[in-house]
Amino acid sequence: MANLVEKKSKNNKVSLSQVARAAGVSTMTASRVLRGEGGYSEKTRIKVMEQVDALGYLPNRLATVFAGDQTSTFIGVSIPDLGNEVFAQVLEGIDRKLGTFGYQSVLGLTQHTQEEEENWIRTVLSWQPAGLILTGRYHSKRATEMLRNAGVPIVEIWDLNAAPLDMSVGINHFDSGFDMGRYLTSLGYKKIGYVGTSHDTANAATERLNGFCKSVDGAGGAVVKQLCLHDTANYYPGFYGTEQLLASTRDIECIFFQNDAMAFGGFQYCTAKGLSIPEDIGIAGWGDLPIASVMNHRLTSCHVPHLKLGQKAAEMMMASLTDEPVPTCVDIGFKLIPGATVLNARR
Amino acid sequence: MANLVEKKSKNNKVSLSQVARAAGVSTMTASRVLRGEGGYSEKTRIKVMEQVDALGYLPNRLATVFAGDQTSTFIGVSIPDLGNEVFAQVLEGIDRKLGTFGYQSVLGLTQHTQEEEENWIRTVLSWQPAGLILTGRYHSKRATEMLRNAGVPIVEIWDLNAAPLDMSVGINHFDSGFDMGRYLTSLGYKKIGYVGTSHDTANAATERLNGFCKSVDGAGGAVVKQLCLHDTANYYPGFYGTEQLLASTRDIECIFFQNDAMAFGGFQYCTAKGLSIPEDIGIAGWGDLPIASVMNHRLTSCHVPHLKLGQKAAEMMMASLTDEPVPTCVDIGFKLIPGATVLNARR
DNA sequence: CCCCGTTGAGTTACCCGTAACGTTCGGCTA
DNA sequence: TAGCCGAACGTTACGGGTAACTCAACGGGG
Repeated sequence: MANLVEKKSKNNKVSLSQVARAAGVSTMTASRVLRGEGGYSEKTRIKVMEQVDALGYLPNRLATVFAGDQTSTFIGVSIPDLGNEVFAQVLEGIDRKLGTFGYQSVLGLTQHTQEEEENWIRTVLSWQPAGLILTGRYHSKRATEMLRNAGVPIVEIWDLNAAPLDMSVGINHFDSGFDMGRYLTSLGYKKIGYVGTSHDTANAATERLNGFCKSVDGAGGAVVKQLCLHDTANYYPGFYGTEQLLASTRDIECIFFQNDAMAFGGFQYCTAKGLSIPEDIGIAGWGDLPIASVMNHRLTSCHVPHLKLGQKAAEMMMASLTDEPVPTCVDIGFKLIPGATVLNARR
Repeated sequence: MANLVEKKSKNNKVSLSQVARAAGVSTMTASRVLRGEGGYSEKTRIKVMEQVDALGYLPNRLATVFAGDQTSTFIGVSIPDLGNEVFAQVLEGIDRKLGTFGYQSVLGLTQHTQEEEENWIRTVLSWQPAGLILTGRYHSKRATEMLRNAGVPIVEIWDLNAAPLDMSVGINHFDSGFDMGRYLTSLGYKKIGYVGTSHDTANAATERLNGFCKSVDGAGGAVVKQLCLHDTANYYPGFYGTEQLLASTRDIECIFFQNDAMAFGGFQYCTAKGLSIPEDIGIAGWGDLPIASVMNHRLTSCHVPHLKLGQKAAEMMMASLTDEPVPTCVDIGFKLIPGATVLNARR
């Protein structure tokens, strides 16, 4: 008879009721044993656990979530891209911290587009996540609607967002650009260039540039040329972007880059062309990436605690899930790094 | 009466039956409309869709998977760490490709330990993923057991694995180390150092080192000193590791690093100490990271198609899920990059 | 006007685990 | 020894969605 063979369910997985049957108890008893909530004898526990081992039973958390008011342990995490070391570190901070609480990240790479983000949000919400962590503050209209109706905690990271959907942790990019502009102009720089990449949507880098321009303009300097490449914000675009910038505009005294990777690319271009840094031209980056730690000229940059930002986002999420009080908006802060790739005593 | 208010279920989410009730049809009809499988009139379709929009209904995929023979669209992806750019790129390749098929990565950072991996595997399997992509070929005994019983496709990446649990895509690390050793000795290098990091478990870097030593020894050279730091394989450890290496062993002619980030750190250290590269000392890395593209001396390295590797892993997973024929083992290949940080005409 | 095929829509059962409640039975007390 | 109590375990219903089946209405051909 086919009955003699414990038939696994169609997806070929062992279910609790099979374990129970094999152990000669009811599913409820098996359930109690597995959850260790008491109400069973030691003899029963052993019988059940033997069968768990024998059959290789793995609990089906889908069913658990489905059954009760429990929530899943998924946290949807959207990240623009991982080619940018900065975001890789943020993700690392998030996932590690979530892991310590027994939660998992469901990744979404949005490639800096709201459309991708919207699609991803729709999909990930259909999996009943316990919460969402989103990079950036700008979402499509429909995405915003879904997020409002989602009924799960949401942490928006990266951009400081005083009026978040739910919670927010980030830094004030405008201010960080502003501070850098003020710093460079205070050193005497007047004619400054910018090299970055453009994504069609407004983003943090845009805000930094805005803040930067504002302070430079206000201090009597000028951002004489802004180069926004259609490329990734990485080493090589920094390299050739600098080439383009210097080819079109001769008398630039200092270049502000979208991030450290691009700044390093620019640094290498200048060095290769025989320009001395900082004597001939100043270089400033942003983000304080690990590579800065081994450059022989400390890169002028802006330190952002990437890992900590990710961890904080995860902590806020967990706090919200356990109904602890959570601030709606946290400024994780940045720190300007004077560095040695700009001229300190310029006049 | 409370009935007048469409009460949302306890988790505050709109269910299909609520949509159906609001539209004045049965749940089954609403289900049919949402799946677009036909069997309903245009009038009905409109009624249902109106309520979907009005109530902001989002399908509950958990229930769908739970209900039937369908599988989830989760793919568990384990990655050692994201501080290492190489793995970040692999993950990017995986997630992007999975995304095009409507699948999501559930991330697991194993921190290079089998214990973390085992725990993660247990958890992620309980969520009924459609498949798993694992970095590395070494798993704990219990993990291996679980994986065998999981009944889902598994792709082991990074290490080439001729006898995988299910499928595998990677490169032959031993060979890549061997080739590098052969190349360096062919240039005349005899006394060679190595700087890397050690993780307690055997891993790909270890295999590269083994291959490297074998070919160097076989060619009459010697790996005079192997430094295995207890640190991350990043820029700064490359920097201070080189310092340690050169402090303890004077007459090293060339250093092979675990990866390009460390190699760059070493490069910077040497430059800072006034050593000319490649005249005074040779530098070789591994992985061909983006940073190599802007170095004024092309870094001697070994190119690995990280992104492509990730994509291939995702493709194999998808093929397996759609019952297409899939090779069990794919060698994605590597390519030695001679570069300019070693002396080509050394004698 | 009847029969039958087609179309539209409802009913039922099931997936897996858990909450809530029911049942059994051994042991202790009065 | 009857009565009671609680530990141990069983039964039922439920959650959201879908497959398979059933049923009703309608229109067209004979």
